[in-house]
Amino acid sequence: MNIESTVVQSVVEAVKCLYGSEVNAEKIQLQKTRKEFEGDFTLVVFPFLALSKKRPEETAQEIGEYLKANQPVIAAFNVVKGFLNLTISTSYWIELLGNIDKAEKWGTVAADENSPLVMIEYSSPNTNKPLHLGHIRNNLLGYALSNIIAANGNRVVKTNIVNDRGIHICKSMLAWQKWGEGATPESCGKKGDHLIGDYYVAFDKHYKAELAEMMEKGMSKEEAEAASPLMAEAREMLVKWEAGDKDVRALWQQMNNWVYEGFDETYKRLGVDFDKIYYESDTYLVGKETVLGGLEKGLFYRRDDGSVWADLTKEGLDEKLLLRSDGTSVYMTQDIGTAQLRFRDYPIDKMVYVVGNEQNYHFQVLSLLLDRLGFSWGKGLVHFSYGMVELPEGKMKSREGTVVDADDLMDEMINTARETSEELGGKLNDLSAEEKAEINRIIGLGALKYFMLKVDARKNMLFNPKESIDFNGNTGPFIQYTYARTRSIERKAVEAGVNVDGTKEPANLNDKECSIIRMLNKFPAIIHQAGTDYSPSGIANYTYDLAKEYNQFYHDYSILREENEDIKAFRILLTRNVGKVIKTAMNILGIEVPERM
RNA sequence: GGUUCCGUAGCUCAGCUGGAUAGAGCAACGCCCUUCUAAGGCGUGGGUCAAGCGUUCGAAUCGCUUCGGAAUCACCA
Repeated sequence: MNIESTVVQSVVEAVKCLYGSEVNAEKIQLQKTRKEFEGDFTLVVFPFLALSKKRPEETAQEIGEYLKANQPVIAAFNVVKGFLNLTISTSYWIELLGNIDKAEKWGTVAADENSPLVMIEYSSPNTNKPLHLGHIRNNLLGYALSNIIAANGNRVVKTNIVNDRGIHICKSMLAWQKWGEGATPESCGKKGDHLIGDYYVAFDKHYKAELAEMMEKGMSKEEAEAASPLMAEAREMLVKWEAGDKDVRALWQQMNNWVYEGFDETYKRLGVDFDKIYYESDTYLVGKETVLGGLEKGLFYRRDDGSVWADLTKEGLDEKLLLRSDGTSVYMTQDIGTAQLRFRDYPIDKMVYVVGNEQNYHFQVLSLLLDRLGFSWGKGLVHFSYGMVELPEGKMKSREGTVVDADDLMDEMINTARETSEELGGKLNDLSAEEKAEINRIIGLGALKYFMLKVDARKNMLFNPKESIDFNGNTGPFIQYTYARTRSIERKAVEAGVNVDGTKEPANLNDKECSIIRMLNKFPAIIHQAGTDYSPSGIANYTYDLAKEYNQFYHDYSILREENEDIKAFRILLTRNVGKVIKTAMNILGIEVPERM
């Protein structure tokens, strides 16, 4: 039982004993005492006034006295207005630190074979262009979220649905055929995804030129678009693809493979991975079958032109197209098909989709449709809806060349880490070039990842390419630095032969020591909260607070130079566990921490 | 127009199911390395929590209204 529940339990007893009433434990507000007051936890007594029929101060005083007399962990209390500040005994905190030190994975809950199975979908790229900053946010959130869900005692399957078919892919293919002159990633030394992206842009360029030419001859924009030979060719290619044309399929296969190789490199570098990858080219037909099955059961209806619809007016939404009049599938159909396949592959208890907030409506509809089709997890599916990454000029637009490329950005961050490290001078001079490069990689990516994850995922966020991402203050490197610092202390302690185990407890703890243990104590609750709120940013902000607190302690007090051996051993133990929690938290976020920096 | 989300310091953001004098970082200015990693620590200045009304002992937080901004409402994905 954790300390908060223990105290709350005692408060319930106190109220019962003093005022003869049962209070619901959930109604009891126990919060962290503000730093300007003495104490660890604060009980808000206003809710008990109706029971005590006394003034707030008196009520607080009475409860405080009862607790001090009957609950050994309460060492002292004081009353300020309607707030009862409670001080926990030093020995409790020291014992807790010992428990944290012994815990294999403090703060996390392990899963077993009976734990709920949660599938999480993230990334979900198109195969016609390389990954950009928006994908980075998606991938980092998805990966962090899957770790958070796992840390809360669930089994997790990470999945990716690749949008590998459709007119946009045909555009790239056509452009490559026309202007590519047989270029391959090898022949031009370019990552496959970037190569394909170039042809997607090329298509758009030629298409625009074609339109302009036709409009000059007096056509309206709409007429020109309808008459465009280039677009007609792309559509024709799509028809051939659907018909299984050998040549088109072979080209498609080859170009997609180039893209996948490029993606894999980016994913690996970002540090994200998947347990199972689905492809829309495999799922769209399943979706069609499933929809037709639903039609037979009367869940959907067919219009005169042959198109199939779901009527969602009873659920407060409108009618939604599921199959076009020509029988082909739409986006929604594909998602239904993917769901069907996933359910065949895994006994999913819960499904989480990490997809941008622009698709809120889509997932509202999908949830209803899956539920109607009989998927047990349909109704409770979670759309983890995150905000867009915006540039100072607004949204990123690939056609205007304002996209921030994922690979470029990672390069840049690592370069900045190296420059910063060189400026700071000499600390890593005894390391090999490879070791230095590894540290710079960890720091550069740490800066990027923390920058993306510390922000509330729901909100749109701003990224200014002109201002580089910070390495000081509330940043990944700050936390990594703090971790490296704890490791340095530990190394030195080992060298000096300090024995941490089996030392006597110090009689008193100073403010910083106390508040650090309090923060370590909070870690399991932080992980739990992050799990229920789907909130990586909660963990990021906690970790920052912990690092900041530790740095203050480090500045104010000596550790290895402390003369009292018991206090020294205790501070080393504290340091070790701060490092441990920082590492656990950062790893959950998908951020590595260096031993030195 | 309907629906959803957002609005907190010059800038980027925390403030969770209502609690004490609203917090960080950046930027600006001033301190602290003969002491365990200065990517650090300390200090100063900076706020009508978009506005109004309501609920409450108590509202940045909950409800309603208004004003700003974003997304979405396709036989696109």
